[in-house]
Amino acid sequence: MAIQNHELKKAGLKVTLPRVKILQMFELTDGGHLSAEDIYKALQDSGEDVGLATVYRVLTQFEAANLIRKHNFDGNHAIYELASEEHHDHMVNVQTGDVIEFVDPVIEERQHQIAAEHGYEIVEHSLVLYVKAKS
Amino acid sequence: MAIQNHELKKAGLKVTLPRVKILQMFELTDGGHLSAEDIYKALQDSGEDVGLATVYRVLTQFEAANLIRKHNFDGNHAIYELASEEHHDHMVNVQTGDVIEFVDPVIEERQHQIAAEHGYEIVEHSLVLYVKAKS
DNA sequence: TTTACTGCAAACTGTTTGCAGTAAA
DNA sequence: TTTACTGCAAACAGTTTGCAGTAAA
Repeated sequence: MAIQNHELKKAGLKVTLPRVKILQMFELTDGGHLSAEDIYKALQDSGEDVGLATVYRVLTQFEAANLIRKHNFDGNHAIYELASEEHHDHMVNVQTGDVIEFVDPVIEERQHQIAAEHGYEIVEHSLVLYVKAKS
Repeated sequence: MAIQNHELKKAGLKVTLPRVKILQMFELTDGGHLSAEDIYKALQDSGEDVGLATVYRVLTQFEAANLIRKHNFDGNHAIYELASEEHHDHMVNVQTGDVIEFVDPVIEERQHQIAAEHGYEIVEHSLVLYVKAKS
């Protein structure tokens, strides 16, 4: 039994084909930034008969279980990625759609300072750089 | 004739009631961060008979004319604000929905450096801190 | 055998579009 | 008078939900 199955059980989820396949997909996909449609189509292509509604349900459950995280890089559709322990931000190549991850301690630090200066504490944050190849 | 009318004409847009009212609304609303629904409802409340589709069309045109900017703070609905000359980022109070603007030169600087380090240049960026009152 | 999970189709939300009528220039 | 603009209703994309059947435990 693979590692993923433990994760599913730990989250109180039955080990079913759609869940295992979707979890694998995040691990095997280069970059690991996928939309519900991406996953649905890939499952279809590999001959699995999984409904789009199930994909959405599984993604929602995975997110609730902190297995994955959800991002809204544009207003149209959500992108999911495996929840890594360490936080990171994203760069989206607007020409190719590629997503690059990065972390910058200086920025992280400043963010907390700024929130504090206004009397707040950060619950969460989202930093996305939309970039293109240098011209 | 008010200032706004010049702005509309400059953008090649006829000076119509919906457009004037909506532009005013951004200027008069405290904070000036509004969704299409916000605007639609406020117009209704003030007795103006403007359709929701028109609100969306006007917002799209205003954005194209660089009069306003569009943000996706959550995945559900877009928020618009008057386009100020100087760029700024946003803090969203998750408890109240309030939007606070801020600028930080250190963060701005680091962002460009990071993009450059990866061989990119920044087209645009989005930084949102989701905050709550300090506990 | 029990209960969670699934696929399907229908519902929903935010947004866009076609069209015939209306108003700005 | 010409042409852009508007309201309405219908269409759309992404996502969610009710339900009867299916499979994991």
